Amino acid sequence: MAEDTRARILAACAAVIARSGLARFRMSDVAREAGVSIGLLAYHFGDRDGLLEAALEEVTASAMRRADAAPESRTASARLAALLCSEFGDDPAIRAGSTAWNELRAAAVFDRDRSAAVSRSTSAWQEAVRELVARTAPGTDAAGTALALTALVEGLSGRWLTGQLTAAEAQTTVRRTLAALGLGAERNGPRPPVPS
Amino acid sequence: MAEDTRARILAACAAVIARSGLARFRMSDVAREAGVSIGLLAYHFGDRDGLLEAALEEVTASAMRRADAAPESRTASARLAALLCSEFGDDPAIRAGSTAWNELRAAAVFDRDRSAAVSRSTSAWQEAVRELVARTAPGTDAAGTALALTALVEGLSGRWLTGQLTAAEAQTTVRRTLAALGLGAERNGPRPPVPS
DNA sequence: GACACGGCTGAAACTGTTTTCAGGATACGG
DNA sequence: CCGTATCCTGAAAACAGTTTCAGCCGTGTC
Repeated sequence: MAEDTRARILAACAAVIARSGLARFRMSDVAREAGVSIGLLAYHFGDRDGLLEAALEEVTASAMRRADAAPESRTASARLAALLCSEFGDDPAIRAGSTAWNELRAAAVFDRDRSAAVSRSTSAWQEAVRELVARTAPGTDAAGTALALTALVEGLSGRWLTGQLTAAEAQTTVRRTLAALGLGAERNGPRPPVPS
Repeated sequence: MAEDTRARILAACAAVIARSGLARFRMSDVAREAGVSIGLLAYHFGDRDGLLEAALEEVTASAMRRADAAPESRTASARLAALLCSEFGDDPAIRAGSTAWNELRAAAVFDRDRSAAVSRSTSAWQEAVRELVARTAPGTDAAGTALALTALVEGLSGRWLTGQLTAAEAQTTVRRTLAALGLGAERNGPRPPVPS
């Protein structure tokens, strides 16, 4: 089935982006990762730009799925902390997803279409955070807080991916900031990573 | 003077990185921007990797100079706000510096040497913030707060550079977060950008 | 004036990578 | 069984970009 092949190719793309970054993105690396020929990439996606565009759409969709996958059956403040902390974790899939998303955000600085896609995904994530903030602390500036919290997580993600912080340190910083803003969860300390 | 030429080439590199990103970095673009030949780039820096390495060192040094340039004659809390907000501004040179720094951070995910350089620069900036936090609110966790504040600024910088926020909105978010953490400056609202 | 040296140019040579395409394999319908 | 369509390969052709280097120019020294 060709759809299955396209999905495998896009997953291979995300893996190559997460491993080497966009600056060293090579069709040959994707073909090897997916176990197909270079010609097949061109057959399905037209050319290198077409492949990259489809791959970055997949990275965006994957980021939105991760944001939606936060656990349900908890207090709003616990869900808020879990949602924010789901960006970090020792699971290689979480790291790969965060790295690919980080690359997409960096590329979005130079490309209006990518910037639009990143903006939509970020707005959806921020809206989810805003709702949880509004439930946790009614009457506060939930939108402003949601902006600050999601930006904080992106900044911490950068520190984690470059090795300046561990995932646990990043999660602790999120929780301490939530506590300092009066949004603290019932218990503190690093949580096990949310599966991706 | 060859030193003058090297400096012009490195400034041209930073400009090309800020305009097009690392993924589209071309020797020919740098030569054009600096008004020299491609051969001269190789004469001074060896090869493309040598040029990039020198350029990214310059980007790092430039980021550290920006952090050192925050104004002196103010209260600690005002200087803290100014230091954090100096990352955003309508001045094209500020934007270029932030973009180049953003590219360096993204590249640092994949390169240990660059990661080490980014880490040193970030630690220096974070230490400057920590000192100001300790003076503004003695007895609080200044190191943790400095980490959160600098990460917030990096996250907001990404939003600003991709067009999701204006510089003024980013600065307002920083000031509101400072206020929410009990580190507020004497007056609120967007400030004029600190010259770079 | 001759020579050495540093700074510099620009295009040929070279390398890396993408695009193209002839052709094979498989499945399906008539 | 044949024709058609789809999926796929892999290497030649094409293209993009870097590296190399012969040679020019200006300056300083003897």
